[in-house]
Amino acid sequence: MTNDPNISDAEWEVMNVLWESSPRTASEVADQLCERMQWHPKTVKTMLARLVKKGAIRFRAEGNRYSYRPAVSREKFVRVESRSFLDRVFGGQATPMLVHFVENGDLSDDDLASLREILERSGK
Amino acid sequence: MTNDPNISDAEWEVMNVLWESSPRTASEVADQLCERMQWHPKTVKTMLARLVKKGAIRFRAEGNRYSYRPAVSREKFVRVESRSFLDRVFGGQATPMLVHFVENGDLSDDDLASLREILERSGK
DNA sequence: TGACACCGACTACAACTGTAATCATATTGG
DNA sequence: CCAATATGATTACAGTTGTAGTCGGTGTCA
Repeated sequence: MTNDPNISDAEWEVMNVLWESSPRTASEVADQLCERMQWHPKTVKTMLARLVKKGAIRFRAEGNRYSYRPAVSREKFVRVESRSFLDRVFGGQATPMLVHFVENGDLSDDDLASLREILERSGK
Repeated sequence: MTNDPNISDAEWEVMNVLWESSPRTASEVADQLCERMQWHPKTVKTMLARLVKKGAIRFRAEGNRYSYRPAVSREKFVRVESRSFLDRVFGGQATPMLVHFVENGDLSDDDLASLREILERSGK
């Protein structure tokens, strides 16, 4: 039903917490994010409310408070975001993007090694 | 001097036109974008004005109209955007990101081939 | 039992975005 | 020369985002 909702940078952080482990209450999520980012607990509440409205997460009343969980898979969001990044920044062309990442020192030696391995396997 | 300005998705499209070839007058840019996207010429003007204010492009009066050119290199923007994408979507980890692209059919056979080649070279 | 801490609901508010419209002026085809 | 047109400048306006604050109810520790 839900056509993939658009979520903002800050909202991604919240989703990441919930994808990591859920369900979680608002304050559990807030604890994580007040530490990782320097967010005010109220800010986290706002994010949760907005994500609910967007249909990206769901909640259930658990006693007198709510527990939240993702309503959409991380994979789906990742796919959409990756596509849009590739299109916007590299005109949809994967090779230049790969060159960029490889040449920009974003890849450690380990990264390079595992990447070779993946290519072997997926190769032919 | 200029701390890298933040530009929005739509503004990227404008920058792409100017990085492709510049200087260009407002209407030249508009022509491109009215075609590629379905933008109103006025919308393009607004974008140009905003990008000037942000310091991402510069203009010079050419007779009675302006000609625009980038003020910041594409490479710089690409680096910033790529970093932020990697952090936000893949927690800063390049390998999972590449795995995603490899496994998601975003890479053509040619892309895969050049990726192997890039890895050859960069490896040792 | 009373002050306080917490919860979820609702409100605030400025900056940024997408998407133009209006205005004053300069240029131009007729 | 003058009306139509194109230009840059300014303004509009709603939706999104980041970043909270307020309000009314409830559970809690002293």
